[in-house]
Amino acid sequence: MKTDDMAKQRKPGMSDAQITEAARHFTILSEPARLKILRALMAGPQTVTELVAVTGLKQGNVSKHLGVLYGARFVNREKEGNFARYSIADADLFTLCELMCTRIDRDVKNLAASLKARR
Amino acid sequence: MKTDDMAKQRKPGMSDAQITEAARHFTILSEPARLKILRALMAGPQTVTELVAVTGLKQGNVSKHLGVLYGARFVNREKEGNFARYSIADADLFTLCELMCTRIDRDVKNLAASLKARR
DNA sequence: AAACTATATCGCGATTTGGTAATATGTCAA
DNA sequence: TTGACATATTACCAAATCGCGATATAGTTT
Repeated sequence: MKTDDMAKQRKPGMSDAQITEAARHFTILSEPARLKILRALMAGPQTVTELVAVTGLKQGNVSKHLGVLYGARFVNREKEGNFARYSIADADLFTLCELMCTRIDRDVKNLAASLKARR
Repeated sequence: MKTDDMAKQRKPGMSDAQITEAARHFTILSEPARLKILRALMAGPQTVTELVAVTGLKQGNVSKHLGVLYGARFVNREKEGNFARYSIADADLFTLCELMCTRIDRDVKNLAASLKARR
């Protein structure tokens, strides 16, 4: 098959399987509680107890959320004696969150501007 | 206040309000059906009927999802007579999805590699 | 006006998931 | 071993939401 033929019938960038996986991962970032945990971890590695103190969430809750985050490799787990120290797994998380936040900020500004122009 | 003092007690990058909003927006990207619609739109603007044909979803369903996407300004709406033509609102969507997909691919490779090394 | 088409919305059943309390597992220290 | 502590797991309830069918709204055509 020639390259321009490929360009014409070029398949969508994501397969159905990739879409399913992407959706699953976005789901994990769709919980305020988990984002709060991630925000705390962005200041550096933390134990569960520390995260409970910082976030105000209950222990079982934090543990469950960390399990979810760990299952998707968003965080690393490091057992130290009696404790478990969690940390952000990769820098993509920062990028994802920053991108989403700047998007939101931009929309807010656009909305405010259009409201102002409408009078 | 000096800059290094600011570094020490530097506040988390996202406020609670920003976290809530970010979570809400991630939620919108957490549905396979919505991602399928977005994937279709990445090939160019489409009417609801066209999206129904491409995605295989029911009309009411597509309309509802488009409403959600439009509410978060992920897509634009353009009424043309009897039709409504939707389009991707900004390029950040591509970046977000690509970033997530490359993250997933990388994890899969890492997992495969560690499995291989473990025998 | 009536019929047709495209899109949006409503109500419902079913599934999923977060928070909580209680409990289990595992580790260290005396 | 026993007790104390950190973490993980379980069972349960409540809230959110997806898909579906039916219907409502709005624009176009005859």
